Amino acid sequence: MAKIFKALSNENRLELYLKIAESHETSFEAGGGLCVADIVSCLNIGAPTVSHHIKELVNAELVTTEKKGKFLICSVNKEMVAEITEMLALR
Amino acid sequence: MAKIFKALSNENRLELYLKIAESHETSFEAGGGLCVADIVSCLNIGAPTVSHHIKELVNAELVTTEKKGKFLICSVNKEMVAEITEMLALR
DNA sequence: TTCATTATTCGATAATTATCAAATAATTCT
DNA sequence: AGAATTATTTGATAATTATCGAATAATGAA
Repeated sequence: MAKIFKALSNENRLELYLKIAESHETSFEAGGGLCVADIVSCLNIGAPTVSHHIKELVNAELVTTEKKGKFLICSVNKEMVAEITEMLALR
Repeated sequence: MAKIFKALSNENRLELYLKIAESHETSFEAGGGLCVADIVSCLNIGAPTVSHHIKELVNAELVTTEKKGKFLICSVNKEMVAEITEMLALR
């Protein structure tokens, strides 16, 4: 369980998560989700690092990915978010 | 904001937080809250480390402390928990 | 097949941090 | 005041990890 918080404990990774979550809200008609290059261009870190961070978010089951041609599309796993909020409040 | 998740990203520190939260539920008549020695005795780490972890939780504003004689009483900051769940869900 | 684009793996490094043992501080009890 | 209990500070170490550049892989386009 701590793994999930660890995934959000790095500033860049948290921002990365929020970008993905945000893209879900806005571009819903497009299926939602961002590709790696989109994230690289709006954060201040290189592609290898972004790739690594995405893997951590996926490993924590906070994010799911899907390969669409050349692109890797990232989306949030809403069920996991629900679980976190429940455990935090000890419900 | 990442600081808060970082505070919960360590297994022992998360367990520590949960113990404190739990004590709020159970021993409410006693004012709720645990002292350092209580935590030391139920986790597998030494007092200096517990002391350090508590400071991190306080620094993240997840926990508040109050000196009662020799004892330091720890309690959860429920407002902060509410904030976290809101931001996670992007509300 | 060759080129261009997108993403990942690898190896290395600097920074962070979890933890401990020993020493110190703060408080209460006798 | 002196002993006992509770907690914190300090200094050190081992482990983790965020990040980068270079190389590699995978895919689509020409």
